[in-house]
Amino acid sequence: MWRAYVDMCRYLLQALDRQFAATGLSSADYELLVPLSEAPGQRLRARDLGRSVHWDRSRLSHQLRRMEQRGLLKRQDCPDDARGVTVHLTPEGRAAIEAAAPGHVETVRRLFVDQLTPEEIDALTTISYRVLSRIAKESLAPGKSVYVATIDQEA
Amino acid sequence: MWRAYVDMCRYLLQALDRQFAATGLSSADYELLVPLSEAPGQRLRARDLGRSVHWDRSRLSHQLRRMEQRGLLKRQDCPDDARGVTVHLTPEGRAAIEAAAPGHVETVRRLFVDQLTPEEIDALTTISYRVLSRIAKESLAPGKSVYVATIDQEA
DNA sequence: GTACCAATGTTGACGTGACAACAAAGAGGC
DNA sequence: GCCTCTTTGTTGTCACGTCAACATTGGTAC
Repeated sequence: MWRAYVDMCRYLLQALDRQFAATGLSSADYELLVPLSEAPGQRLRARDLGRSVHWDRSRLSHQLRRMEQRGLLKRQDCPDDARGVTVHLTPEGRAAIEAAAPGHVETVRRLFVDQLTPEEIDALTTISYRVLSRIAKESLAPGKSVYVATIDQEA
Repeated sequence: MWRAYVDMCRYLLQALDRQFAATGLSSADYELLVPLSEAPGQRLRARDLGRSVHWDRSRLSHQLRRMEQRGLLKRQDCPDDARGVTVHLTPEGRAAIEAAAPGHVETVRRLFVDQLTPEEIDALTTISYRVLSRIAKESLAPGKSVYVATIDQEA
């Protein structure tokens, strides 16, 4: 059962990655573009962007650098905090996510959501929150509290 | 719901990776060491090893190289097929998986299985096979038939 | 045997993700 | 002001995974 579940996880994420690749984006790109495109002014502080996707600073910085090189976004100095950086969505970035979003949503539906009954969806939601809060509890000891706040607020 | 599920997937796999890291192994190492340690003579042809974990040749070759450098296994020419390679588990490799396995199983239980009711476990198993076969059906078109055989045999 | 195609592995390039070290700038106590 | 601690981002290094290119060998048709 565990084996089947892990396989399902991996293959599902892999299939989504492949679908993204066909649009010239990756799931990492998409994950950043979504909060950026929803933000007022199409921009966010790197700090806030990182929090909204639960990434650590290093991972975010590397990904921003790669995406900036491809012209999907640009970084500017933050006016009110000299340490900070504001991330701006470029027209290219907006075009990219608008082109990729429908196909992505459709693929998630086709491969996953449409395979489930309403009861199964409810059950999976419940399970997800339960396991997430279990993992969060676990992470209190090593001092890693990245996603604890979010989970508390959702649960 | 989709968001919660994806987060759960990622964080769960991430937590397992962290647990593995504490033992000096990775989940990729473990995935190869399991079939190797169960094989007669503690060795397998690279081809068969790759099939048993559903990896492509490139991924397997890279991982074997890294693991060989760490002394977990060694590669030898295959006697009956000059193209082939047989992968041998070393004593170090056997010691490593025997040291890591109990903690891994325990972590899977603690973070996941123990959080589920028997009904939920049944439901997840059913869902996993259903989604897997859906993804496999999808992969027929692009000619990718890596895991189709396995899924058929399991379902 | 020869010619052609499939199967088996390896390699290099690149994107991704984790970890640790580092620099620069706020925040607070004194 | 000054010292210290925290916050914010960047960078380098490494492991992992995918893709495409490549070399070698087996198998098959002729």
